[in-house]
Amino acid sequence: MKDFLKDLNEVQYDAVTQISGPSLVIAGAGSGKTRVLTFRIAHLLNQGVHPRSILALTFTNKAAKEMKERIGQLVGENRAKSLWMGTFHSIFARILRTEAEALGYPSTFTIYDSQDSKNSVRQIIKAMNLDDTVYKPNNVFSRISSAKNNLVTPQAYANSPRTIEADANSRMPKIVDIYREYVTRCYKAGVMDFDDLLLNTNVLFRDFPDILHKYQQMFQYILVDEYQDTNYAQYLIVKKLAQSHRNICVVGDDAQSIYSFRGAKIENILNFRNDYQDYKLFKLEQNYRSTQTIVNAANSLIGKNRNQIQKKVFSENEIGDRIKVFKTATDHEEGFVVAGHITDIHMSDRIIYRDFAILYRTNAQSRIFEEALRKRNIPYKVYGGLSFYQRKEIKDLLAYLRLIVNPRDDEAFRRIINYPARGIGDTTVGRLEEGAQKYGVSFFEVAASPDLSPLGINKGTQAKIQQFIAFIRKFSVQTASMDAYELAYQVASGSGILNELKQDKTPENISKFENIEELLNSIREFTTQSQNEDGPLTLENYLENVALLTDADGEKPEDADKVTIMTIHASKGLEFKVVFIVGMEEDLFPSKMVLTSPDDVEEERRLFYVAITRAKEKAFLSFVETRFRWGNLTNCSPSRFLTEIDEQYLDLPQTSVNAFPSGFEEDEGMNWSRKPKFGGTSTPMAEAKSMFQPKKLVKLEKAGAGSATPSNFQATDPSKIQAGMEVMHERFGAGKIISLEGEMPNTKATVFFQAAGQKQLLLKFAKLQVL
DNA sequence: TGTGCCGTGATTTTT
DNA sequence: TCACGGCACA
Repeated sequence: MKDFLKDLNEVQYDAVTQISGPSLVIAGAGSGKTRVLTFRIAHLLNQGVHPRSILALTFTNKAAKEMKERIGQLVGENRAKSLWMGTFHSIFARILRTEAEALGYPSTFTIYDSQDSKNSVRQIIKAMNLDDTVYKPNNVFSRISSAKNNLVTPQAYANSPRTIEADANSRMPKIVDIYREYVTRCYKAGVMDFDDLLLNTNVLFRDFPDILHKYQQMFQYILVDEYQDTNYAQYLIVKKLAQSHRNICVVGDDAQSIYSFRGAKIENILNFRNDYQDYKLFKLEQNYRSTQTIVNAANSLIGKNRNQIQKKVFSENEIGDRIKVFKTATDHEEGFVVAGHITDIHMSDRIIYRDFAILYRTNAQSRIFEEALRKRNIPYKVYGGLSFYQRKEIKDLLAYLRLIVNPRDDEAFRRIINYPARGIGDTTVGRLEEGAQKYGVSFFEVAASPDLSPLGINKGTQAKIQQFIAFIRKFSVQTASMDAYELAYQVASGSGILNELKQDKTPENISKFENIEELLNSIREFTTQSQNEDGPLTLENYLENVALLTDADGEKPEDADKVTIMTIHASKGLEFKVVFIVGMEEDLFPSKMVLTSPDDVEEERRLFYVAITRAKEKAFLSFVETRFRWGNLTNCSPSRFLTEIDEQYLDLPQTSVNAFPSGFEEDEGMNWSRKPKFGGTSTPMAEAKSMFQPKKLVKLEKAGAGSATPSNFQATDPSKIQAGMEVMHERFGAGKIISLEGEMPNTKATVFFQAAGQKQLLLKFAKLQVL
């Protein structure tokens, strides 16, 4: 039972086994943070702690899922299943649902995502006759959100001279009124937004001491991941819950705090000691992920921040290559050069595509890299942008389901009352809204009243409304008895959504149709595969789950080997062998919007720190001289961050790296690569060759998938491979081992392939089958 | 009630 | 450049 602990280093071991009392684990990048958390939980279970007494909070569904799986492997799935492990939002949504009555919410409350919230705010601004060029819905909502995250109620907001003054200064004195109205409307609609899940948990624990007491007793051990990202509302919940047992373990890295713009308070981790003076401190300082050069470079950068917990992150891995810095004339060339490097390294170092990442500060930068990679036939996957659950067709169907579960959900109602079009237009919706305001009830309740003539709605329209109401009601009474998938399917077809999409088969509609199918499948999967204690999962369970899910987690098989393109924010927690950090320019990174206070610059610096520490083996930094921003060509200067990394870890561009012929377009644009090179010679010929080779090989590779590789291909254990053997390679086909050098697992083989010529391959990657 | 054009505005976004 | 909301028209 103890032996899984033996793989830990000393500090990790202590952090895992010292289970009582408050603990702060400072986990440097790549230092085995998840390992400590999962092992600690497994250890608790092995000590006889009941899984239901353990509360483990994460920020993402993905993190929770991964941890659950890993704990399942250590102690068995059944025990792992009963852990209270999940995101802050999902755990407290669950608790709020149980305790909803105390707060005056229906236990079937639905959840507004940020889009719903913003729409609601927009409606309020309109209804209050405020100028929405002054009161921008986005802006107003973010102020409301930040108030909620700091547990500032509308009442407290009105009483705070500071917020009132700030709003007056930005010529939005009415924000407090919008806030109040928004809260009222949400309450009437029986919905909570994301922030409410935390705010209302706090209200619950504040106003109902016996309920708080119940959960305090229940959660004997509390663990929090990414503690540096907690906001005030989260901080206080954790603090209250931990009060009676005081077995709280928080894990995080102040150097990776990058979400202050969403209300995260780095102070929570910096001040942990103030709340728990008898705390134990564990510093995980050995980085197992990256080369020494990368770790040291990152250290030299983050050393420029004043506000941090002292630590000495180190690596005992190889020293590794220096971080290559390069400059290009334009943003297009940046894409071109990065794509070229990827092909090069992919070929020369035999690094598969999924081990590459391109990271940038803003999503707007993604397009150029997509184009460049596409031109070179490099497979890629862009993360970010619209997630599956934010697509219109998905939100539309989900809105039906939401309305069925909670007919008071006004944003759901507004969304689908006339979709698919059934002749209930804006005018009518406006009248319904007036009615709802006048009588203080939801849209649905107004719409369901027997006679709508007083609102100025004619008989014909009334009939249409009644039909819609009847349609929703028919399903409302069946939610408990009817299979969720069956219900959702009948809604999709009965509402006319499926027909609408089938009618004209534009590629767009076809894709939408497929998305609807996928959603239906996910409902089926959810309700059949998972069960909770009280029996099969219902539509309500599914909706809650889906509301708190952002990305379509779960990697699809076709994404198995693709270059990753994403923002730095999205890359937190991930690692790649080769990382390109692009757009290293002043005003872009650090972002111009942010250069108002020194704190903000520190956060940008932490962001850069996160980016660099994603890299295991090689990191590249690139900047451009001119870039299109909002349709204008702008001149750019290199980011200050480039000079903040100790130069000894950098491979700076020597002479004029800017050897780009301006008219280049395709690969024939020569000479682009007086760039730093890896593992190859640097004669002009070799360079030219390395440029052409990739193209050829990409084609080969494509052919190889079908022809060179027999369907029964199975890689032989590398240790069994000897010189002289006839082998088969997935891409290069049949060949013969000429010689081997180096020790396992880093044995390098020289192989002669009939089709592709002589190659040097690392056995651990090459996947050779002995014939 | 549905369509198309114009003006505006634009970081990052685990939930 | 691009996406989205508002408004004018059919």
